[in-house]
Formats: sequence, structure tokens, C-alpha cells
Amino acid sequence: MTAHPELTRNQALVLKALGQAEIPLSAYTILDLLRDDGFRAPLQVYRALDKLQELGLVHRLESISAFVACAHPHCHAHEIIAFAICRTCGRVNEFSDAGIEERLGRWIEAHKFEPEKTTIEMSGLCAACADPSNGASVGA
Amino acid sequence: MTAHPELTRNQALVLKALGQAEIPLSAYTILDLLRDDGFRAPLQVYRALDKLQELGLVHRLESISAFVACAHPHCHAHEIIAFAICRTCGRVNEFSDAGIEERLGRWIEAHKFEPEKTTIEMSGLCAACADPSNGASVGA
DNA sequence: ATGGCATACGTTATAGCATTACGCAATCGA
DNA sequence: TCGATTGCGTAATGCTATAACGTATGCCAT
Ligand SMILES: [Zn+2]
Ligand SMILES: [Zn+2]
Ligand SMILES: [Zn+2]
Ligand SMILES: [Zn+2]
Repeated sequence: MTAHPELTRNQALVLKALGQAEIPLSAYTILDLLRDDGFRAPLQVYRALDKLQELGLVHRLESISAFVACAHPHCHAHEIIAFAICRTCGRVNEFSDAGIEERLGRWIEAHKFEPEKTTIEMSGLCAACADPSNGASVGA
Repeated sequence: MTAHPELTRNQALVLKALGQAEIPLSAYTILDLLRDDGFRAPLQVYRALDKLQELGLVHRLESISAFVACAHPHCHAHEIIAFAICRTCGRVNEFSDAGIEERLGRWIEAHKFEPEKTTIEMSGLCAACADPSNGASVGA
């Protein structure tokens, strides 16, 4: 399902590390996780991340300088993606909203701006962390 | 007009530096600009920036790790702010859109998320840089 | 097969961004 | 006067990302 035969060994290892994590990982955390697999330098991680981002399999969260595996590894080439990031448990919710895309599209047209990358990130508390009595579990 | 008697000397110097710049500045660039005013260490800049952000006079652009003076130094306490950042000339356009705010509000309500900070940044080419024949000048 | 090109890799060093930790000084209200 | 708060100055450190080098590999047109 999420197999990508095109991936090199390094790219596959980085993607696997991100896929197994419940929260976003920094490049240096990934490096540490992959030391046993022969990783020695940040560039090995960054190069793999670059490629994975190109392929749409990984996203960078600008506001926390960390990376997540795409939650919808199908093609969302044309969608604008948004993230809700919990500052307590670290969990991330990836979603898209046609309405937001349409509003931004209006602004872009009116101002003749040519966007190449759009970042939408909300930081705050997820439902579980905001109200622990609500039943959901809070990760380690 | 933009005077804030509450500001300390360091805060006022940082705000002035940002106000005179046409593009966002990194903390270390601000530090260099203010060496003649006695600034010696990054922390002097970061502490001033923290306070200025609290006051809503400065924004941090997450996607480029840089800071801008607020373009609308009146109160926009309740608005969600968005930025269009030109990757060529570096100029930034700050705006807000009630429609986007409303759409995000819907998602937040549906998911019981409690946002504390929202980041919306578009990178790309401004009208002048995308089509130089269009008349506008392209900054240094 | 051979040469040229493109892509990925490995390593070292360096650049750029941000915070921790400590102590001092000024301010303000109890 | 005391204690609390806030800001300041300095040094050290940590985290994030890229530059620059050379090597290896696969592919393809010659
Ligand atoms: Zn995705
Ligand atoms: Zn949470
Ligand atoms: Zn503003
Ligand atoms: Zn421009």
C-alpha cells in the first residue's frame, strides 16, 4: 500500500522511521534512530527527506522544525494541506479544506501572487490534552 | 504613531531596525545592525523580539526563520494573519481573511482543538518578480 | 565496451538559528 | 526595607541545515 519501489535504502529507512513514530521527528532524531542502520551524518537524513518531500510522502512542519509522514499518502498534489499540532502530546492532525484553498486562491488572484508552497499550521491543545477526562489517551 | 512608550531601549532599537527594513530580518542580522548601539549577544535580540511579539508589533515568519514589523500595528488581536512571502525580492505582504478564519474555526470546533497560535504563510513570487515588465520595481 | 551524464552516497567542516545558565541592576508595591 | 518582578549583559552550549569535496552506480548513446 505505502510501498514505493522507487525509494533508495536511505529514503526507505527514513520513511519507515517517520511512519513508526506517533509524533513528528526532527532530522537529528531520525539520525539517532538510524545510527544502527549505518547513518552517520545529518546530510544523509536531509537528502532522504528532500526526496520524500518531493514525492509527497513526508511533510515538514515549519513551526516546529520537524517532519511527519504524510497521513494521506495518496495523491494530494493539488490540495492545500493544514496541520493541527498539539504542543503537549505532539500529535499532529493533517487535513485539507477546499474553502480555505478557495479563499487563498482569491487573494492570490487579486494580488497576482504566484505561490509555490503554502504552510498552514495551528499549534495548541488537542481534544485529549485539553480535557483529559474526555476519554482519549494522552501519549507518553 | 507607532510610538510605544512602554518599550525599553533594546526593544525600541529592534523594532526600529525591523521598521526600516523592507524585508524580514533574521535575529542575527538584527544583531549585526545593532552592534553600534551596544548589542553584543543574540539573547539581547531574542528577548526584545519575544516582547515585541507579545505586544503584536512583530511577527515571526516560521518558514524563513525571520521577523517582520507588523504591517497593521493597530490591534488585530482576534484576527488570523496570513503572509505572502516573495522568495526573490523577499518582500512580505501581511493580510487577514475572515473566510479563512471561519473555515479554520469550523474545523477547530468539530475536532475540539484549542489553538494558541496559527501560522499561514505562502512562499512564491510576488507580482513584480513574476512579471518584471509589469512596472513594479524589484528591490535589491 | 566505452565514454558521458545523472543520481545517490559518505564524510568533514561550517554556517545559521535559538536557548540555558548565571549574576547584576532597576522598579515597584507591601 | 524587603521581596518580587522585569530587564540586562555575558558566556557557553545546543539544535538545525548546508557547503564542498570525492566516490560509486546505473543508464544510455555512441
Ligand atoms: Zn499529506
Ligand atoms: Zn495532545
Ligand atoms: Zn500584524
Ligand atoms: Zn518579489
